[in-house]
Amino acid sequence: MGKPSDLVQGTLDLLILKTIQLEPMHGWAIAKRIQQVSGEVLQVQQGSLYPALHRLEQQGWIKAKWAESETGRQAKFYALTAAGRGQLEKETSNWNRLSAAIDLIVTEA
Amino acid sequence: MGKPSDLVQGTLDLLILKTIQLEPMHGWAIAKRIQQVSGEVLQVQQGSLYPALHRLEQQGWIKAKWAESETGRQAKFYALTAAGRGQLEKETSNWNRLSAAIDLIVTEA
DNA sequence: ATAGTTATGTAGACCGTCAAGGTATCCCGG
DNA sequence: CCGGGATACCTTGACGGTCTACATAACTAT
Repeated sequence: MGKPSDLVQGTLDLLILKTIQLEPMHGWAIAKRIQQVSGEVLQVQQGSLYPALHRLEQQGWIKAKWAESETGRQAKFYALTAAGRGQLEKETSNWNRLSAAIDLIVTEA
Repeated sequence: MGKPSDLVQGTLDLLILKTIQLEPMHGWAIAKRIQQVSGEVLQVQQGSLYPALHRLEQQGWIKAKWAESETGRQAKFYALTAAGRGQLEKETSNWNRLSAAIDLIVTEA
């Protein structure tokens, strides 16, 4: 599938924050959801996912709570904090700014 | 200006290839042009630029030739090779694929 | 003289991603 | 009962691109 690169460097935080914006989710579900919504284009490796989650938690942007998953198992559910909502806004506008700038170059006469 | 990050990781090769698609350019001019066309959003540091140029040359996607710049000085002009044109196409479609996928996540209900 | 611009380059640090491995539980089929 | 696959968590080490900072040189203008 995604041979060249499964992710665009530096966008995983944004993708995670956005994904749990509506409702708290556990890591495994976050990865599945990103893949599904992106039409299987974005592949989130576990070696990228869990470090990112811990990073975000340490920054105070998300907060973890153990609970029962849909399948009846214990799982760590992550929820956006107030600071996380602010961060999501920042990263969203930054992404829009940069991707628009790149598109200016790429879609050129 | 670009406080959080001046570049999106992994897109510099694409930006360079695209920039010299029309006419060969020297490194300094490539950086200036990317910044200008992007509306000063994308900042290309020399510490990113020159390694990238050498990388691309080593891959056989661009070819260097010393010539006189607009200001009358010696400068290394880089031109796209045939392989480079192919690579440009690949990287362009890959960027479109990935950025579209990210936008699917970001611009969500 | 000296400061700024053009133009190239390198060294070292940083940091996010990836490949690969590990643990444990649960369910299903054979 | 046993094995494989899915769910769910995690870590380690390598890799690679970007950034900060530094270094050089020539030309220009004050």
